[in-house]
Amino acid sequence: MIPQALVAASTKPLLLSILAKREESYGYEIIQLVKQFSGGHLLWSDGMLYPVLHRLERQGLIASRWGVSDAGRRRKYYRLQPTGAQALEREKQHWIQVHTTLIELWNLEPRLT
Amino acid sequence: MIPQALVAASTKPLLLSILAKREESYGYEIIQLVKQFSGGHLLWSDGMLYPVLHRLERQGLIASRWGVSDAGRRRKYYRLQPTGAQALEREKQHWIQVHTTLIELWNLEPRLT
DNA sequence: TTCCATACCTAGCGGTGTTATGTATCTTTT
DNA sequence: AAAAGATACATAACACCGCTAGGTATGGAA
Repeated sequence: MIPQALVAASTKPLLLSILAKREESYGYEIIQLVKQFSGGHLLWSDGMLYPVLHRLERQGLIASRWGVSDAGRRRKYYRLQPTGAQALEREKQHWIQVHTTLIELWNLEPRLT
Repeated sequence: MIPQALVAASTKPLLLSILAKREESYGYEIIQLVKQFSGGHLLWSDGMLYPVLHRLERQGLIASRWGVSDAGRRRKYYRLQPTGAQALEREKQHWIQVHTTLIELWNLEPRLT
């Protein structure tokens, strides 16, 4: 089980990254995508994700629209906004900064950038 | 300014890593070491660090002893315990798992291990 | 008809950093 | 000698955020 603090730290960059890749997605799909991209290590709960989506939308980083699936289910599609793309770049930089520090302490090769 | 969640996620692994490297250290020095290792990106406050040290000691991951510096100041030296070394290994694995996921989403080369 | 997957939402709780404040001593500056 | 800064520890109120649990609704499969 991945520590809560690490989940918290990766939630925003992961979510923004996925929307940057997919142009548009919705809650239920995002949960599955995170599971796939993480190789099953990250299992997001919907109770965690939806408040995050609402928060990021309130902050203007993402935008939503209601839609309907082929099966007739209502879905809320989210799309990355320009502000969100900028926020993602900052998140990347911060992550790399911390990661580089850890790699140095762990004596691993910092050849990631 | 690095996001609070990222600071929270890296605090424990950073602290354990430093104690794994130095064998023994104390609060004030740890703050300086983190600043150095991070290239000035991570600036820990003492109000954040001391509760963390107490918590990790309460969990048995580190142990402390009171000592005195050459200048005559009292210091509380901390040392990594076997349990703490194990915890550090788990932290490393979890970090790598999340990092690998992000790298993949960012289309960066995952040649970090 | 029953069950599972899909699809959204909210509330209370616990963990963790931030900010502010307090105490004490040694060193440097004025 | 006094003031200021660095050293060195500690705690408390506050805010943020995921976790757990619970709620609502519908389509497809057994």
